[in-house]
Amino acid sequence: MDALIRKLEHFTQFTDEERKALASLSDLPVMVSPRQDIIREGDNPTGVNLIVEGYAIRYKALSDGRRQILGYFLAGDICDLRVFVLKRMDHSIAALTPVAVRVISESRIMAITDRYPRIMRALWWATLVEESISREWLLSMGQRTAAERMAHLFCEIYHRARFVDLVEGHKVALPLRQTDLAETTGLSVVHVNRVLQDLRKRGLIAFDGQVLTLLDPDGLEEFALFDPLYLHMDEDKAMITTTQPITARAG
Amino acid sequence: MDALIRKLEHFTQFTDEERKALASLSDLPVMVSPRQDIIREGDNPTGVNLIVEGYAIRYKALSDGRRQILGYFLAGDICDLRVFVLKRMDHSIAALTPVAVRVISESRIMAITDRYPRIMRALWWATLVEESISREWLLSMGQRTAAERMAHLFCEIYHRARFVDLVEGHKVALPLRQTDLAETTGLSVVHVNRVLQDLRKRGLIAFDGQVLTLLDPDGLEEFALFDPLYLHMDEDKAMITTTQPITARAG
DNA sequence: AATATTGACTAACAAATGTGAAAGCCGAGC
DNA sequence: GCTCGGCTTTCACATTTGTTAGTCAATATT
Repeated sequence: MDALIRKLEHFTQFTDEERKALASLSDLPVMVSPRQDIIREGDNPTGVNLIVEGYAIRYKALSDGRRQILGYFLAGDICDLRVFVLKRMDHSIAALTPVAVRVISESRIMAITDRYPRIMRALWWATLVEESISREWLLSMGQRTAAERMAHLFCEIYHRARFVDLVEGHKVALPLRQTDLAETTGLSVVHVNRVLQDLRKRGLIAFDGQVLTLLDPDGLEEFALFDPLYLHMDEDKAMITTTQPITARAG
Repeated sequence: MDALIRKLEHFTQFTDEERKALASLSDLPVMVSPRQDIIREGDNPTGVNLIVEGYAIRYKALSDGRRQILGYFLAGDICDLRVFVLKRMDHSIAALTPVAVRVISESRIMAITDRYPRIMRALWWATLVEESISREWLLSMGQRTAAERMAHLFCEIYHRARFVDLVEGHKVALPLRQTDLAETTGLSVVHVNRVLQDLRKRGLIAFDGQVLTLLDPDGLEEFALFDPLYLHMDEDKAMITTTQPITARAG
């Protein structure tokens, strides 16, 4: 739960009461083993899942089996508030690594967001950031080269992990295989391997299948044409704490 | 406004009063010429735009100019309800063809959705469908071949146009250039040209830059691995009108 | 200890896609 | 009817990426 609060506080400041309400949102965490589905396409889930630990993915498959990863969930991410409107899941969610999730019922969410509008807004914000990320991915897939795309993915994971205190000394735990990276970037495994070697040769990263190290964060971001704006962090807070009137922002 | 109501009624049935409320949402339409931005990245818009006629696009660019189209707006589509939470646009919206838009202020939207929850839900639904579409695009970009991707795009536009009565005899007005298709599919113009010829040779489509004709809709959908489920049409209504109890849907 | 299994990495070749430039087409305006 | 400019189409070639198949090291299984 900590991670959720930490993440949302990049958007807004909570009162102690709100923090307590967030902390009481769900029951005990459930463990999910790697590669296991959490929600499957076609399901009609009755609650949302909060990732407490590990990496989960959103993915979608073609009828002939080709599979595309659509996004990553880290600790503190919530899957699918949207579930309350759409009837059927149009994609699946699965654990990538061992994952701990907490299930939160629809009624629980409703009760708390009704009572604390700020929490409601913060959850909305989180959902919209996720959308923004998927737009950036679309840009990546269409316009970035394979290496830029991979680099960009690493930048994103690194930044998002940092927001929930999962980074230490430019290192993030990232226990995944090259086939996962292939399904993420739309490349073949062989090419993923080539691209990784390229990034290593350039001195930008180290990655051994367990830990990702950004050897040269600035260089990597430049190479990836990474602009963190799309993560919408500290945006609202920045607005509130600014001492400039609106006119100062015109331009 | 008609188109909006027609679209939303694929999700739910409105009362006459609700229909009137929707019809009174906005002021007179404004014309935007082709290729002109409607909202630019970095802006903080104060209302939403309803497309009344023509095609608009959502797009995003890299700092070096490479540009990716992220989605299409047809008549009846609303750009960016999310604007109420996020401060800054992380992408742009532009007219692709001559476009008529109606601007709806935040307060107007709020007033009506507060009063008519069903309208609120319907607008939410439209937003979520848009999201679902961008997930499908991600799948397309990552896993479908160039030709499949193009075919899938045509299927999507065709279906969406049909929902707002823009299709006649397997034909849709689609006045766009091959460079537009290139920016949509992440291909070069030359390759777009090759792919179009391929689809024509297969007898699936005719396209002259003004009108798209599906010569063999079923064949095209099969070729594109198109599954309309992701458009979430008639989903809610289907649920309501079904005479079967929930248990009948299990398994 | 012997034997699978899994995942990373290589290699050689094939297919898909991009590039730059030229040629053709066609409607708008003269 | 001519001309210009914007698109489309073609061409020849370069580059990127995929495929198939193998090796190797580490790890799990028997």
